[in-house]
Amino acid sequence: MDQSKTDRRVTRTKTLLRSALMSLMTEQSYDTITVQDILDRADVGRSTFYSHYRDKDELLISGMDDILHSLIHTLEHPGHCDHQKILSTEPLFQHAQDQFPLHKAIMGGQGINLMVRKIQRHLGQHVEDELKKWLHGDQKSEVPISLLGHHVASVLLTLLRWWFDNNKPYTPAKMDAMFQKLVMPGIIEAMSSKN
Amino acid sequence: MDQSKTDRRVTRTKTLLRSALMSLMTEQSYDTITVQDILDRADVGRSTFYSHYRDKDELLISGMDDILHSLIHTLEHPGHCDHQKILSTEPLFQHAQDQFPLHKAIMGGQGINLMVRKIQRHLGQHVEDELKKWLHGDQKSEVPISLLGHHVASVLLTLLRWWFDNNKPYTPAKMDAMFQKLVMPGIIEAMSSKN
DNA sequence: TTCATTACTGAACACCTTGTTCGGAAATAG
DNA sequence: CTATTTCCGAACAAGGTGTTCAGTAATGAA
Repeated sequence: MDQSKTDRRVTRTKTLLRSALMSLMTEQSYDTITVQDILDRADVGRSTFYSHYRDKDELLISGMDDILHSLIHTLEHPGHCDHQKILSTEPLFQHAQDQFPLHKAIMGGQGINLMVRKIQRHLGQHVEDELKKWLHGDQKSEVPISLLGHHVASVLLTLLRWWFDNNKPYTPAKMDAMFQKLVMPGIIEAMSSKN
Repeated sequence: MDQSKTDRRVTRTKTLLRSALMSLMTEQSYDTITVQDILDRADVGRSTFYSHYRDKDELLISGMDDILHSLIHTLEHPGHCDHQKILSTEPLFQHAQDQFPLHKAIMGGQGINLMVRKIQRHLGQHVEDELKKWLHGDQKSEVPISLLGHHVASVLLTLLRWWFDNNKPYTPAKMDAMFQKLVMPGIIEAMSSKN
């Protein structure tokens, strides 16, 4: 059996809760949202909530994992592969544009620290892996690779945040161009200095 | 009269509260500190607290302004002026090392969003002003200057955070060198492209 | 010293949020 | 038809916030 009716009922309840949170997040800052707010909008009982999630953060994380995965997927499978780039960020900006309110809730303004850090970790790890491929054999970078990963991820998120907070004044393509201009020369400099 | 005894009494109370908060912050995350914790450590009455500050955040900000100012001062008056740099960050890393527990409480780990953003704004503005001096007359940068300010400030704070979270594996001088390597090539590239 | 003023105290309070418990209702399984 | 599972929602304890107010202590001014 694929899924029993009971299972589907649980799934539906969880979905209701997740959607309620997402919808609330596009209206107000995450910290100000109370469990009762979520319950009211989802029309779900209090004890039901706590039987599924330990607290608000766990609900957030469970809901965000979808977005995070599709985001990571976007990064790891860019349409065209340009070997001059560690990261093709255009799809990411595009993705962010398509789901503007939610992305802005996570990244812009106050943002959600929990999520930003999680995304930053994933992103940083991904970049780190990419960079290791660039290092041929015994070549050594002067700046530790793990720091480079952090750095690149941080720059990208800074650009994203700035983009949101200034109401997307440039196209995704243009933002990607800026990103490459800002980050690539530094990376090359940092990696090629000590060989 | 410089300051009446009454004034000094008020100042002393405020100082007690600020010190209590600072001391608590080196022990636990800011969010988990309650007003009562501060009151107990400062040995100050509840109503006294609320007659001076609206809430915990206001106390934090009032206390942090000192640190922020000394930080800004460190940046704006570096020992030796190197015109190849927008920012001499070595003194800043030094400053952070001297007051490790407090800086780590603000920047490392969970950090304090409120403070990080405030520092980032100041820093960004400062860099922006510096960069404007670099632009001769009608020269135009392809990447907006305000974004460059954000970017540089963000990179610096990322390095700081990484430094803290990894238990200061390098000297301040070495950290400054990395910062310059990572950020300067990108800045030059971004500013010289369209003239 | 005396008296008014100003600052501090701390208990009591109303209010809100969190997370738990539990008896009963509703849906599903077999 | 009856177990089983899920959901409901009221009630609860615990803990935090910010206010109020009568009383105490320190200061200022005569």
